[in-house]
Amino acid sequence: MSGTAAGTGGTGGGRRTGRPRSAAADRAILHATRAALVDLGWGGLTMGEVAARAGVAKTTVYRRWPTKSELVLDAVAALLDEELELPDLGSLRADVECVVQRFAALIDRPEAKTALMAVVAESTRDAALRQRVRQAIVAPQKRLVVLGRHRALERGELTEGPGDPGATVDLIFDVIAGAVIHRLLVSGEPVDGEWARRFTTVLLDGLVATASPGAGHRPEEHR
Amino acid sequence: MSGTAAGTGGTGGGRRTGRPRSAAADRAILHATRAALVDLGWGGLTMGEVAARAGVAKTTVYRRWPTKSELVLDAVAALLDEELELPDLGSLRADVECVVQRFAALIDRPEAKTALMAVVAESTRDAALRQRVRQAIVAPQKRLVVLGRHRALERGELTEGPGDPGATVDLIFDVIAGAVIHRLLVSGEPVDGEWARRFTTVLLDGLVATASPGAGHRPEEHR
Amino acid sequence: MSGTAAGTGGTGGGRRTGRPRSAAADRAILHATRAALVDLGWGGLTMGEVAARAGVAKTTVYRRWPTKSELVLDAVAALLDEELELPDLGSLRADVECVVQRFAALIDRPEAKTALMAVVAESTRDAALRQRVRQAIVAPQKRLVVLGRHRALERGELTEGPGDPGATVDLIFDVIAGAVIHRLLVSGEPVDGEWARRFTTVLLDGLVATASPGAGHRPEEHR
Amino acid sequence: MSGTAAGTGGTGGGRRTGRPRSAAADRAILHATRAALVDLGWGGLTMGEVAARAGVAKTTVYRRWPTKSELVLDAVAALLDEELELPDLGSLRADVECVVQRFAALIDRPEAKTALMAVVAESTRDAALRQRVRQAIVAPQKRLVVLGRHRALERGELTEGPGDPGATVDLIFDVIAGAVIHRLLVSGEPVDGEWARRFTTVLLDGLVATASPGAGHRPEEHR
DNA sequence: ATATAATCGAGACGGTACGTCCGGTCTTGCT
DNA sequence: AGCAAGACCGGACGTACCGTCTCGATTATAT
Repeated sequence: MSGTAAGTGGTGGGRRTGRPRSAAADRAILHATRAALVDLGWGGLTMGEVAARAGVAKTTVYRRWPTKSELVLDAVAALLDEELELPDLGSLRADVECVVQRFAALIDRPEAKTALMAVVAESTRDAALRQRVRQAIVAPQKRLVVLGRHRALERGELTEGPGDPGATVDLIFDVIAGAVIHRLLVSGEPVDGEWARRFTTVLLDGLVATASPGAGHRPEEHR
Repeated sequence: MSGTAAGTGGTGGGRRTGRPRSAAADRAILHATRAALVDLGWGGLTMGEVAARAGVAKTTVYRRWPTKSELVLDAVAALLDEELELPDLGSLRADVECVVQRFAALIDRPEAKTALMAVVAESTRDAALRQRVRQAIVAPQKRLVVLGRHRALERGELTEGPGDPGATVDLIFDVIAGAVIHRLLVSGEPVDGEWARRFTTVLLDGLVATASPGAGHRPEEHR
Repeated sequence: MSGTAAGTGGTGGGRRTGRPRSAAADRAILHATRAALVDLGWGGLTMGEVAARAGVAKTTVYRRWPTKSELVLDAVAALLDEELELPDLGSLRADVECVVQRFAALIDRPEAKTALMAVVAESTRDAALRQRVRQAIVAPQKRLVVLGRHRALERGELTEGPGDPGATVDLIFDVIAGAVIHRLLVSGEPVDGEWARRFTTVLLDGLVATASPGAGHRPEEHR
Repeated sequence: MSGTAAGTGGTGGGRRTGRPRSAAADRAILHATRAALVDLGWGGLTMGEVAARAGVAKTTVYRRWPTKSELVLDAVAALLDEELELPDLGSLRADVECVVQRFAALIDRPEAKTALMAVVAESTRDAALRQRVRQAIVAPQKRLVVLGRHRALERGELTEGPGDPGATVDLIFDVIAGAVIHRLLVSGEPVDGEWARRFTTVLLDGLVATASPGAGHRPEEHR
């Protein structure tokens, strides 16, 4: 669970009496939100439409999520919230390729694509929303990078290196996530095995080694 | 000139009768759009508001740009349309760092940030818009990568390498642009000299060399 | 009460859930409509203007009256809806003169004049509207004719005569109302006591008797 | 010809030079106006629509008729402008019945109905328009009454009677025209031979004679 | 058992913006 | 000059959602 502030239970600690909020409504609303996003896109999504699809009154939606951004954020977060396992494939190269493909698969779903970018766009003007995006979406994904790096360090494929380890992880995540997102959403090209392999090579070995004399074979040496 | 389909003259070759469209109106509208974007953001941007700021009737805006997306796209494209010069700094490393910083400076302006992401979000549901985004915004930037690579090849810092050169340029652009965008808009951290240097190192030398024993000095060897 | 279909409560018997419609809004809207009609005329009357004057949202007006015609109809009907009493003046001649003057006074008000004709004009293309005009405006006035005729029959000034009594009442009403309306709105002349007297003479005694040898004195005989 | 101010020739005396106005355009515009009135009604009638139907530019319409009212007025006047002949049927009664039926036939055409009432409605707020309505539409019709009266005087069916003859004609016309219009447009019933006969009886003989003991035979005495 | 209290559905409410249409005016180039 | 074409400003159109509110009707827990 991404455990956001909204949702069943409302104000949290307080209330003891009265009719409790329906957990079924929560689920129906989030589900309806994702479905509506696919059909209508961010701009076409309305609170009223969500309520109608969820078979719920508009007030019931507003009681839980005061804004469209927060609603969509939670709807998408729930989507990315599956257990993020990273199978140990034995080598840093294989692990990276796997992360790339998984992340691409995650993003490249109709209900995630639009929603993610729209929430990011919205977050450029709303600090609180930006904070929640990082917490609910970015952080969980970043754990995969931390995990992969940890394994590589244990295997001896990488060393601690100089400087702040956190900054290094951040950098790597920016590169991986950024490249995948840009490829998919801006360039509009698929992230297939071929691209994942070539990207991984550049990331691990660098542009110089990759596109230099004798570079073509280097990748094979690692297999 | 980004020379998009919209704007004065309409369909281009065609019309020769009737009162011609005012070129001044075009300029006023695009300027008003950028100003309104900064003040109000994508969601708050209104065709009516743009018209009012431009001192123009709403119909005059709609006659030229039928949708908000197209209007904003052209407004932003005009913004990114300054002559993109890449000074020859003597080394691939310096050139890359320069491109990174320039691109970051371009993106990290209030009128560009929100608009870009919103247009990208919108383009996930509109193939025609996606096409125009690539044409008007992505393609010009990509030329810098082509130019830098050309210089590096001449200097002997890179070789042609195997495979399609176009694919290679695409990959590199996805990595650079993606990382910068992700850093700025998702991670919400600044792209300063320090980050640009570290990113460039990873890109050129690879993660393994960078974060391995003795990696810290490698960059110096290239200078 | 003319009790038209529109107004508070909607379809009448039906709805029992949701927030009930405000009766105050109904009154404010109808009042604003009449006021706006006087100031702006039919052509200048705007749903938005009515809403603004009534201190009400445009949607609140549309929710009750979907078209300008229906709104104006109800506004005018309410105006003509005062209790229509016909004092017994003792003779058919006096009664007719009274009805003529009353009807003229009713029509010859700024808020009624334009509205009535405009609604009639509109009704030439809209059967449903025509039906409502007859129900809400014509029928009540016609009762005066029925009443006057009834008294004259009791006094022995008239007899049942041949043919359908309904058709006779209709004919008389067409003559009285038509003449008054035509005098006021088309000829543009006032309906004063003099005219009412002369019209009544023609109606009761006929053109031949009125404009024939010795006709000039006949009216006096009835006084 | 109803000879209104508008139409070909424009400012009247003045202009000598330049391209003369096209008479064909005048005809096309008036014809298009009538056609559009039938199809769309007063409210739906548009200067632009008229221009389009007439195959003429909007400016060409405005150059001749500055307002919708004046355009429609002329279009309708042209319609009622046929030579108004009143065949001498030998008796006042037959003449009146004939006038009633003719007038009803004139009014009861789709292109005349709506237009007439709409112009009248508009004229309640526009003195100049009211003046032109009387000149172009009312006056010609009134001549029939004058003519019929003249014949009846010659035949000895009527005498000059007391008072102003003009006022008498006005009164008679208000009664005839008003009754027919009211019957057709407000009551929504047809003006057939039966109604014309009954109306004529009331008009000539009066209500008292018509609906009194022995009244039923009176009409026959005049035949 | 019965209050108490919050939730639920429904839908009206005051607003704001939408994208379209028309009214009238004005350029522009052709006749 | 007139004319066709069509852009221009302004303003109303009727609709859609917004987020809030008032209802009556349900459910829970807390007496």
